[in-house]
Amino acid sequence: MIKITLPDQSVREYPEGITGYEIAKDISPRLAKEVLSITVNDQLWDITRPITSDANINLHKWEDDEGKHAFWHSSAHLLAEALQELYPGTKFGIGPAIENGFYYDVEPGNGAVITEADLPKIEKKMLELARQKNEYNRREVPKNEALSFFNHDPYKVELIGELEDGTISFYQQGEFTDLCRGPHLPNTEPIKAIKVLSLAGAYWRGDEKRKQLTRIYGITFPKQKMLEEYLIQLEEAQKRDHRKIGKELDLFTFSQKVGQGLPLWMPKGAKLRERLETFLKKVQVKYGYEPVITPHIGQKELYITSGHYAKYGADSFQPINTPAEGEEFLLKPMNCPHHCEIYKARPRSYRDLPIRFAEFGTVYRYEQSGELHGLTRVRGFTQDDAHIFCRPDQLKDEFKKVIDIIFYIFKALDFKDYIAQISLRDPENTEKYIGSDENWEKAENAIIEACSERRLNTVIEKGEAAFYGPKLDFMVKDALGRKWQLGTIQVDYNLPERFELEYIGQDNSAHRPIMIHRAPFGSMERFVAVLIEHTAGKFPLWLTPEQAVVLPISEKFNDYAKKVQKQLENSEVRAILDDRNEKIGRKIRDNELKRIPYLLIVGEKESENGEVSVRKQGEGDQGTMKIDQFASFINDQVDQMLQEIDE
RNA sequence: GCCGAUGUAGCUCAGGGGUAGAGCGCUUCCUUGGUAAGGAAGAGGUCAUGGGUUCAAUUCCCAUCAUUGGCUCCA
Repeated sequence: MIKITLPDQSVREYPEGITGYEIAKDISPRLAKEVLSITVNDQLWDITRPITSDANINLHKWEDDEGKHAFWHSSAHLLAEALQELYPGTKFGIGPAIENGFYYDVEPGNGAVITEADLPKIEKKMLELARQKNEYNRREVPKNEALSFFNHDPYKVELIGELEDGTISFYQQGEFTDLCRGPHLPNTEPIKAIKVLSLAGAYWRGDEKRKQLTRIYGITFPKQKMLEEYLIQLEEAQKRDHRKIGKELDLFTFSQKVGQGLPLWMPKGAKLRERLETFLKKVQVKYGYEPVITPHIGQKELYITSGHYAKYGADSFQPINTPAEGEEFLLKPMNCPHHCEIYKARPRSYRDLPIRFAEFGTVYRYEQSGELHGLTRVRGFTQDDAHIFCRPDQLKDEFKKVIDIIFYIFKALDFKDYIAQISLRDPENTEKYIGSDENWEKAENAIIEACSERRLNTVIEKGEAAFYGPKLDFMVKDALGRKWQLGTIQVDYNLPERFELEYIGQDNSAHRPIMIHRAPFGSMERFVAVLIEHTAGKFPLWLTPEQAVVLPISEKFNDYAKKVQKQLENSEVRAILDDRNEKIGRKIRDNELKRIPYLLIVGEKESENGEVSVRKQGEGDQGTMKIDQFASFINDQVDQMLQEIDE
């Protein structure tokens, strides 16, 4: 008999060789029906695998990530089996489960090209195979046998080559056998609903120098209804896409003539962005930032000094040549070199530090064409940039203050789901980075300590640092679940070195300051994009380009409506007028769709009493108010919103 | 940059080797109204651009540009 410890620490005795499935059955028949995978002593296993000694176990159902993982991983094998049947000779790369579903990277047999039109066919074949209820059979295989089994598939051979003999396992279901660690479902029966979603090229092992395989994405569910719900949810997410809402609400546009990735802000979008900028400027004044302004171009030499030219010169917009011999300027890809020169403009004392230069600086980067994406990835964008020059003893404190600003902004905009990522350098590949080991270590520790002192939950990613220093990034997901970096704080020992920045210390000798680059929004473009998707275009009252629209019942009341609008404008309420020759129902509908927070209906009654009839977006009629009463109602709400954040 | 898809009116999209369609929007007129679409008429397109095949190309083929789903990259 062996002792099995469940997550609640209760212990049960079972005969040696009992499986997860049998334990589940012993606990409850219902659990047995739902269990998908099991953790045995911190290792994920199949529920059909015999347990031969005392163990801590945890059974996983669909509701658990581990359960879904096994389900989708098994589905990936099913996809592979379908492809093997439909495209004989197909070579298989990797086929993992992902956050939503799974994919398989393949090289279709006989040079076949799989297109979107083939997806339904693949889906049908998968369903057909799933209904056969084939078992997933695990088998451990010696390395030489594994190699000879896959001798026709160079990708599998490469993967096997990296594994240690004795740790290699195969899974076979139906006619398909795959190299795989597992775990898998006992059989294909639970896979009831299947959607093959999309198709993409993906470099083998993520290396752009290697062959590009065909990646097929799919998702499966134990119930048809769950699939339907998922697809509806996907559609809903697409409705929040900032590119779509941006067009609907006239916030921004692009022009082929102006150029790829160069956003054009329309009046309403510009208003929105301006308010965000004003908001941050106010915060920055409180935190001791000083505004600076620098030009959009700089001599090439400036970027040679900063090191950016060596690193990115080839992938940048090419230098601007002027009539004077030998003059070359670059569109600025970064604001920091300019700010360094401001720092250098006069001698600095240790008493002056920290110095914080802030600028909404527009920069230009030649992003690869395939990377451009709405407002989230563009070639010309404005950073809410600032550079803090400080003494080593001030670094951690300054870093913490920047975290506080980011917290403040995220709170103001109700961003709750963010990931704070600390990016360190790749310890195996230190030649990619510039700067001394000692400085790197100091900077990395300062970040880690600052985060822990601010009790920030972080994930640490090695190898994700910028080439000049480690950083803390705040990532937020868009409507389709893609992660984007917004706020960023970066420690830099390198630029002060390259620009020979100094301050005179207490000891009357020169010292090198440390620089912090920081941008709480990241870029205005990207931030607004994510904001649009999070709010579905229903911006908070303090931020929205138009807070109210006045709707006269008929043309007879246009004059009164105009007066209302003017009076509101004078009271600093952003109000517009809809005096189109339309019935009131129509005006209400159109302006609701424009997501204007308050609709003010004015007709005979209102004009006689100096009132407006207030209708709140999405909520309906709120009764009447005097004009100035409504103005203070709006202004009070805005003040309250901004004050609450202050506390 | 790479692989796949897409490009038709301001927007959303249908169509298809023989001179181009819908709905919404826009303009004008009628209507003057009370909380999510009033009615009529009209304007608007080199079917992304450039080549090729064909008696004939918006439609088929090639290239380019742009958009798009991924991959790679991201100071």
